[in-house]
Amino acid sequence: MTRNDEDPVGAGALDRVTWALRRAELAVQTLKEQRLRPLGLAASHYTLLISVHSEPGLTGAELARRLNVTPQAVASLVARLESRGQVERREHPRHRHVQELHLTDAGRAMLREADAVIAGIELQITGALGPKGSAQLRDVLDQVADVAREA
Amino acid sequence: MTRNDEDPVGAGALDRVTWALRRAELAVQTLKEQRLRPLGLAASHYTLLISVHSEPGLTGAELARRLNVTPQAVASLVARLESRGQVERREHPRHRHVQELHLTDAGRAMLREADAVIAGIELQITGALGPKGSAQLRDVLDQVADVAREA
DNA sequence: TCATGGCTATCAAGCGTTTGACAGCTGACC
DNA sequence: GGTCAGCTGTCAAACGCTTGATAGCCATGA
Repeated sequence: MTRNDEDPVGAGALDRVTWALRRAELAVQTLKEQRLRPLGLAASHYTLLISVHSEPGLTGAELARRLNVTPQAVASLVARLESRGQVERREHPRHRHVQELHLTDAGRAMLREADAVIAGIELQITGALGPKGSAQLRDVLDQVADVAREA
Repeated sequence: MTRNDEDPVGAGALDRVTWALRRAELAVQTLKEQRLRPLGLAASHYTLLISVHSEPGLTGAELARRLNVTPQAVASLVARLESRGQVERREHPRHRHVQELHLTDAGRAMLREADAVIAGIELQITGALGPKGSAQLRDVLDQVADVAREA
């Protein structure tokens, strides 16, 4: 009674790839949030820290594009992390009122801890999938992202 | 300069499976939102409609657990869809102040349209991956979700 | 030289969600 | 029969993000 074969609506909707994708991402994100909480860090904070770490000197607007959020959202996160002394805003050499983002020593230390947590989660997943399966999954996911983006 | 091989923090962080998962899910979700907008429907609305369709008589609290959100969020969505006449709240036979959720005819019609859109997106992805690759991806994603959930 | 376009950051308002707390009802255990 | 745990739904407040609009600065071209 939970399935109506005469009605094409939702036929196999729960078996769709996009549905499985949503469930997996949600579960992983929830796990990250749980494990990061003891450090006093939200997943979005970690994302910002590692983004700034991998591309120092990023501006707020550019970072917003990387993370697919609005500049205001980034500004809000930066303000919080700055008040904790984990991120600092420096003046851009050319554009005066543009601010480059950099990690402080405290920020790097925090990132080190947080990244260990995330790496642990990654290890759990890759451990279950095997190195070959993991690499394959990564490639397929990138393919999915490309298809969705240019569709 | 964007990569510091001496510092283990974030080594290959951008190549992680969980990162690729996030990117893919974000791209797909964004695409859904774009394609659903012309119908005047948000992705969360569609999710609620198809959930109620596949399991009629669901209560708000139970639906909240299915979707990994709070009961208030569900109540908010239901209130909106109810005001549009797409969902109705019936009294539970046993528990009087518990409400079962059901789709109206208008709701089913809307779902039919929306589901065609989603099915189209699914087809684009499975088309790029092939039937075998799609099924395989689905299985691996479910495996990832399981690992993350019971970790 | 000056004007225009494009980028930056920021303010204000609105929406949706979560968190915390509450009251009502049912079912099971004592 | 009475009590307590567990569920339901709802209210109030706080948080985070988006949308819309504004101001400042640099670069290109007339």
